[in-house]
Amino acid sequence: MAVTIKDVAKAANVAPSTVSRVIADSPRISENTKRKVRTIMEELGYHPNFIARSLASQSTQTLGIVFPNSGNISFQNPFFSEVLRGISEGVNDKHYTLQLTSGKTEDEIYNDVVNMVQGRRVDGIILLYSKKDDKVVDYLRQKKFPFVLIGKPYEDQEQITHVDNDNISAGRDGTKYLLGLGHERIGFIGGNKNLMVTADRLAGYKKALIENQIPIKEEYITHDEFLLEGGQQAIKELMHLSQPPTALLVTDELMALGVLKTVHALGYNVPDNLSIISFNNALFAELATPPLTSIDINIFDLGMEAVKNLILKLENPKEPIKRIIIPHSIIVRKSCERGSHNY
Amino acid sequence: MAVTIKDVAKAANVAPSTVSRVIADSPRISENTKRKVRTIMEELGYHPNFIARSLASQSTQTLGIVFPNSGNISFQNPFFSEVLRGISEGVNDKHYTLQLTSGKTEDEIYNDVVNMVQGRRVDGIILLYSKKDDKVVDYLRQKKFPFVLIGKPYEDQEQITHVDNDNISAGRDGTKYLLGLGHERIGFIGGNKNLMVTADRLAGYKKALIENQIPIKEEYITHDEFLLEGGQQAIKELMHLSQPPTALLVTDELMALGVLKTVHALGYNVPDNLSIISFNNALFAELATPPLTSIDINIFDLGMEAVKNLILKLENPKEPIKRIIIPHSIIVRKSCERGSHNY
DNA sequence: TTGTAAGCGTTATCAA
DNA sequence: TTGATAACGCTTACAA
Repeated sequence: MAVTIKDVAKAANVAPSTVSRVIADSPRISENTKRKVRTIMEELGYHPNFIARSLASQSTQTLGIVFPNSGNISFQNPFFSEVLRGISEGVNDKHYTLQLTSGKTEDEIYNDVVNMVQGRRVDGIILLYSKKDDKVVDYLRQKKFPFVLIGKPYEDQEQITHVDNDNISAGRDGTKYLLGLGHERIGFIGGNKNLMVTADRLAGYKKALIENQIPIKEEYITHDEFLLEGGQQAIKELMHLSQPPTALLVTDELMALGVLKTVHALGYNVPDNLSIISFNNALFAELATPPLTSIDINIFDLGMEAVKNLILKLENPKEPIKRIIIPHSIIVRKSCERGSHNY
Repeated sequence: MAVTIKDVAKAANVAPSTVSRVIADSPRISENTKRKVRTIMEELGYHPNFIARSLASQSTQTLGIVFPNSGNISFQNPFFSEVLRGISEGVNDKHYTLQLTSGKTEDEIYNDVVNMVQGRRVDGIILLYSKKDDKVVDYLRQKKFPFVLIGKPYEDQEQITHVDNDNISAGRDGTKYLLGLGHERIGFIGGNKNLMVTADRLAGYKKALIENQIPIKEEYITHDEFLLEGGQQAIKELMHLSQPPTALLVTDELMALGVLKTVHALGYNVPDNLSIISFNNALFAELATPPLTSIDINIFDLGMEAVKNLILKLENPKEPIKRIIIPHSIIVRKSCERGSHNY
């Protein structure tokens, strides 16, 4: 049906292998035949069949992207659109293609990955998250399949190429910023505990407190995994302590919006009697009321660097393991005020 | 290197074709050999090579997803995460796989599509947008390649299977809601004019006004394509009219957040002296301050139905052209108040 | 019920 | 500089 390399060969009076070489722009073909063949390809409307090419060359020019539970509401987190944007830009430049996992549960995702790898559908994989005890990581390592991870590996960091922020510093910087404003009662509201990013930001938070001789109070530390409804309860408890925090460090923008809503309902005014600083600096940090002071982690670059380094690895298997740290910075907006207020 | 169908065949003492049939669970193979072969597959850790299978069977079990300019900030619009979530769920159930376009410009996207189609990388395509004069649509139709469109086709609607909301009604309903609250000076803030969705919602807005004998004022109609900075200027002009609107219909949630921010800066209080209703009911409609009254268009279902119907078409080429309308509904929150206020 | 063998559309190895 | 031809790993007539 579709015109193949053979049709072109026949029409151009050359062998299929010659046509193949013209496609690859091999230097071993005379300019003359190249021209001739190209003309015919044009005339016949020839377009190479990628599947056939993949089979023959044992490479798909496709990267697999692994999402954490796409069925989950957390998929709505703009973090993913933004990394994907970075990744898109990266692959587009390099003429690679993207394939996604679609699993909802941990097992489905694992299967998606196995299918990608064993089915030889992709040349390499990018993991968009890093968590404790991830079967996917174990599998990939055991298969020695090329992948890069966005985030900090749970273990064996020196053996896994990854692109990450220095989230410990980021957590520390955010906390120090609040301390600098005079706050001493600072609450921490984190996402899923099993995610490395949450753990690191929490570690940074603690570090900053310790450095400033402020005792760490466990009751100031909350994990708001249930974004909307569930989260509210936790915040309420936090703000109903006899000594409630005067400032909050929230590890994720989407959560920060939820927190904002809850504390408003509780009668707080941000930033007048409660300061909030969040992470990621997604588009709507700027659009929130009040606009959120946020730690920009350059999500786009996270994605961009991930592809770059994965492709580097694919093109040169000897490429060393790397750790790429994307810088972060505080974007000051209107959600933080000087402490310490009494109320 | 990897274990192939031949290895399994040899080890099981059968022909490769038999193994192939076992994989396909063909009824023409005895339970006995099936069992035997399956055991061997297990032992050898056999996994079919999808690329080879695709080449032989001329089908990839992969769907191509076409985004509008992923390089653009509008990609950050939660609409896309949410359709993607619906699509993911759909393909996962049916064991299809997803491949994305990564182009930034119209031409790059067009090329992405051509590569998917001519390169035989995908069996069908889902377009996540619908706009005026889209080369991609023309190409797909001319190639008679299976695709479904999310939104309303610019032309020949009876000839293109599409999944859409009744956006004219939706626009009308939103406007009627505001009229019902007593507003008569209602502004329309739409996105890109070339998008069918914008056009339809605008049409609905006009319809509602006409039905209520309210004259349409062109100066009340704005198109805020530049989301953040650019948009502000348009809103300012709108609100600085001698008779500014008392209510706003904003065709997109992300834009609504921007509008909210701008009118706040202008000294308005939503909803006390300005009402806002928006569309899409994305996660943060609920999280905005104030929570936005929004027209829920069931984005998830839009994606889900799109896959369903595309796969139907792939499995049965005679499947008729269809138009699927996903219902919408108004979710009342806190961004609208009774009109008409004077100020 | 199973086997043989010819594709599927490329790439890549050897010769020429 | 080019051409034959054998892979690549599977599916699918057609035979047996």
